[in-house]
Amino acid sequence: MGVAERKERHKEDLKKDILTAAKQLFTEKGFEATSIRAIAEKIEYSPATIYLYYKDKNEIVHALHQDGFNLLMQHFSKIDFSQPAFARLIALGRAYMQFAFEHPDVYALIFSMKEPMQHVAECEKEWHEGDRAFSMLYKTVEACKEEGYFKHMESVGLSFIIWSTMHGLCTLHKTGHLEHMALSCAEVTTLNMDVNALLDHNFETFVNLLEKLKN
Amino acid sequence: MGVAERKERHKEDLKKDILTAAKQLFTEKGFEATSIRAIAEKIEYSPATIYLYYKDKNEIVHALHQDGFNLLMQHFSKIDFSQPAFARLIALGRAYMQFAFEHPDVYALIFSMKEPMQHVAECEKEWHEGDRAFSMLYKTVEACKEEGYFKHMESVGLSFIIWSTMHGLCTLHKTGHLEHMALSCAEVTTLNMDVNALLDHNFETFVNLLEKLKN
DNA sequence: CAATTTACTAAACACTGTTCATAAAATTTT
DNA sequence: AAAATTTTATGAACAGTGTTTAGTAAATTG
Repeated sequence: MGVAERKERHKEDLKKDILTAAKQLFTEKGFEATSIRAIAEKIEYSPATIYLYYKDKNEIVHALHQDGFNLLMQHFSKIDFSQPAFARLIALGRAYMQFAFEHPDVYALIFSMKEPMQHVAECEKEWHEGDRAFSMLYKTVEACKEEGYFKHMESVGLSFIIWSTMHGLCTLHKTGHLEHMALSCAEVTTLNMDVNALLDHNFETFVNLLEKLKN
Repeated sequence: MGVAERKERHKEDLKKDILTAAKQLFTEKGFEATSIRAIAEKIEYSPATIYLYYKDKNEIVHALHQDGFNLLMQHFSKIDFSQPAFARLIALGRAYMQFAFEHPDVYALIFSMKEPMQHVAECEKEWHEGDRAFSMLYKTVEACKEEGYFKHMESVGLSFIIWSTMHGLCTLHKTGHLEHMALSCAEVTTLNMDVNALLDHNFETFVNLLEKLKN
């Protein structure tokens, strides 16, 4: 039946429309400030209609969570993979930071919210997107070892530490903690840097630190 | 006038009562789930009364922000400062983690929320608590240098990197990202660890990394 | 004792996520 | 083609949120 198919397609379309509207509003106004009513208004349907396509707001968040990870992987795919492993690792870090600041709400959604992760845990179904992203980091770390880096260091733990450092740096920047320190903290103001310079400086310090772990 | 003083004291008392009620509810039910109405009910006043003592919810959050930092410093003060600098740095890291998991809501309040930091920035008045905490880390890093650690590394940048790593580790744990990886990610499950073991392992890996930066 | 200031609150406003009975459209059956 | 049925969409309501305002009760002052 072609008719049933067309209807099914139409339903799928509306599901996607809700998602794109939600995504747009999330990145415009932020996650907390986006209401179901606002999403409904954007797609010109009633708020109740949203609930015919998504169980609740968390399910919408979860759908965007998936999208967000695909976007992150897309950012990673721009990296030149013919580089040596260590240069690749640094490029990965830079791409991560770039992603965090180009898509702050998407970043917050996939890395700073607990709700979508709870959804993943409850769903019990695998979460390839997240695993693939970590796997990418892990394999790069392993490859670095063949270049003489990180000898006698456990790769999973080190991968987590690198991820944590990047995540910490990005989040402390976005909450304004870095900015405060750059402006007010006596120990930091001696460097005479603005927030972005401080962020770059910190990243460079991290690169410098990792470089010392060769041989 | 003794009367005016007593009244003033009574007013200050009520301000503190609001704060302790808010603190209790925040740690019980979490920040988002705590309403002005609930705080009002706990102190047996009307919701509108709260607004006679605090401009809005953010001002309450800011007051707790200050308290939270004092609590953190209190945790730090338990550290044995007669230890060598590097051991002190590790102890500082452990105390930080302990604080993050003993007081998850306070931690989120002071390190993961942007609202109280905006308040600090708008107030223009100095924020000694935060500066002192960072200063402590910075001075310990500097002291480590005299023990042969972190040679030719810029101390402010390194301090931020260490803070970022700890912050990243704590937040990724609390969002459930660590837990997911420990359960589902092929590269991680080979370690056969539960979440807490993985967290400890990651911290140990970090300590191991820092130890390699001697001489 | 009356006037005034201070302390407090009930009620309302404009929101939020979510549910449910009802209405409208589309499809299937008669 | 008309009637019955299923699918799709919604208005209105529920219980909650932060916040403002107008008005009341209590305490202080003249």
